[in-house]
Amino acid sequence: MKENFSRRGDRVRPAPAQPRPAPPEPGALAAKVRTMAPSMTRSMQRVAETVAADPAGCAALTVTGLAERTGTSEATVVRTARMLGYPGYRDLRLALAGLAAQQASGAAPAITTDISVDDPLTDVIAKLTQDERQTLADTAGALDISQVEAAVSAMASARRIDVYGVGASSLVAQDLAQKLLRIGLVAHAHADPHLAVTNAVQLRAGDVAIAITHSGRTVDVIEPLQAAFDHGATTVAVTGRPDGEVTQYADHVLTTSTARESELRPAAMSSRTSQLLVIDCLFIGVAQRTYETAAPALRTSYEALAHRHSPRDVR
Amino acid sequence: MKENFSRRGDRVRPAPAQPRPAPPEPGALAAKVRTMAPSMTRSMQRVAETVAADPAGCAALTVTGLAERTGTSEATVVRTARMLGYPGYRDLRLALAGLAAQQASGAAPAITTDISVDDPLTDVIAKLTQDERQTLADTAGALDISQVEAAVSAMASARRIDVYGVGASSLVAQDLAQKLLRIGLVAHAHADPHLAVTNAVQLRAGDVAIAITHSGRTVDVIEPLQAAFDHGATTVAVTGRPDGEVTQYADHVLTTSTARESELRPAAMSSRTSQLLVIDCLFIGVAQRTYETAAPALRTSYEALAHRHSPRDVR
DNA sequence: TCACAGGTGAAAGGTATTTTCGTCGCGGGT
DNA sequence: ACCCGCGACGAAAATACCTTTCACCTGTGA
Repeated sequence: MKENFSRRGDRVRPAPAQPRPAPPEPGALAAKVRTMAPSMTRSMQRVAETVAADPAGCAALTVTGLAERTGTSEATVVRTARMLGYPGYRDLRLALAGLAAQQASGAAPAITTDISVDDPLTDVIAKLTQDERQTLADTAGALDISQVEAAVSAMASARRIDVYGVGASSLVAQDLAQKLLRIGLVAHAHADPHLAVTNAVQLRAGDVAIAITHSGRTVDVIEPLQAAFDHGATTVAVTGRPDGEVTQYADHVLTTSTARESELRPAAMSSRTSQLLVIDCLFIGVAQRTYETAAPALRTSYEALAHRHSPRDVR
Repeated sequence: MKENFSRRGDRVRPAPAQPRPAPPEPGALAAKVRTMAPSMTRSMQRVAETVAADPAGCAALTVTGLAERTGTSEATVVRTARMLGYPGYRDLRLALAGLAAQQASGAAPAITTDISVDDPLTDVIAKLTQDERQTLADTAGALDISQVEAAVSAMASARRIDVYGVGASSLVAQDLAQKLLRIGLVAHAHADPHLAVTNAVQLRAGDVAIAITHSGRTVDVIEPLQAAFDHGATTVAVTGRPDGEVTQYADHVLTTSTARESELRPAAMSSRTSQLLVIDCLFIGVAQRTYETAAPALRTSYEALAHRHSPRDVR
């Protein structure tokens, strides 16, 4: 299926790129709901929320029952189940039963209230920690291993890797580029959209472009990715919206998790945690596959930094 | 049939005494099978045993499927489900799914080893996630609230905040500065040690300088902090070594946690996670204390970014 | 205001589950 | 040995449940 007639910029992402979009596991359901909710219609959101709020109760209901309880129709319930990655309601129900059993036995119901203005610092720390830990678990649970695998393979053998990210994501992009540089790969992070595009058009088949955007519709990041895509590079999207515009130009999509946010807890926080986990996975994967060169490179760069530390207390 | 002549000892237990004969719990299924097995017919025993041996597998089967797998009929399967205390097969199946999820999650905690070169990607993700979660818990547990409190107070009323970090820590420094800017504070991140020092000497009492260094002995970060300290600014150190040199010039010390590291997992990874949690706590704390100005500022900056996203799908 | 796109639910269409009912095998009595 | 009755068992009918289709309706942009 590789039709590398790179003559025109009209390369299109192959439609059946998601034969098995999501292996539906029970644990990460709440996360999935949060990830997909924005791209759902109102009725479907109602269903999804009901289901996430009371898995045990909903597992006991039939399609009709759940439709009634949410004030919607059976069709909508089935549609929601599909959106969450299950073949139909029956399977969602099974997963729900699993989830219910898990949280029944797994003690901690993990109820996190939102952070409010007058929370004492102790609570802030506790809630923040709890949330970030949850985000990590969710992200790991929702990660599509085959996509990671594919991205890692492409990166490991890439001539050059470009990473795009603006705003908070730019820090993540830089982090990834820094790490890749340290194991001897050619990687650049671009935060300036103009420079990003001008660099992107230099890419060709065998190169890799990675876009990092939580919303999935940050134009400053989509444009360079599209340019890279059109020029035949392998493209990867790290995004919280697997249905976002950015994925149109991505050969591989890595979904980051979305945590509930509030006024005091801006989007940047949990999405950043999620993104960092994903890029760390990419990094380790690449390091494994290029171990021959990566290991000595890591050692060298470590030693190069040693003299920048004050000499004493070298334990 | 003789009805209610209760005078003799032949009183009969009222028939509807067991409207709910058995509350079907998921966990005790195996036990229930053993209890009931003797009073079952051969075919039913086959079904019960199959079910107890492989809950996960059976949960995926329909009545017909399970009947086939056990070499029996659908009716027998349903009868078995009844015998085990469920209203029908559907409910048994639900319980099975729950049981499967339970024992799946119970079997999980087998990840303590280090990441090695030949770990499959699945393990890498699991280990990485586990480690980062542990790091978060450790950091939160080790954080000295009074120090956080003090740092937050100083920051909230600061005329200006400078943040120093080089290498991986520079990204953390930038993250903090970015966030503080978004709530209307005057904050700068310095990665260039020369510029950092030249800026540090401009600070005075009422200003805040924050140094971020995992090792606690990164000279490029210590020098500007010392300069700020000498000029009367309030200084904060975010470090993994509370006994490190950097703390000599720090009014407040926030300790980050250190996870075990290995060749494939460079220091930057878990220390970064830890540092980010700490600065997030600082940020939220400051945002709370400056809520009057922070809230509208956050809203404004959010709106300012809206047009940088592609317009569609604004739900 | 109109045309249109897309969400939504009623009802038709299938599939899975439950019930019914007749057969068959087994043990005990004649 | 044969017959009788009891209960296990499964095929198929009956039902409940799930899925799909399609027309309506609502909100949106010209």
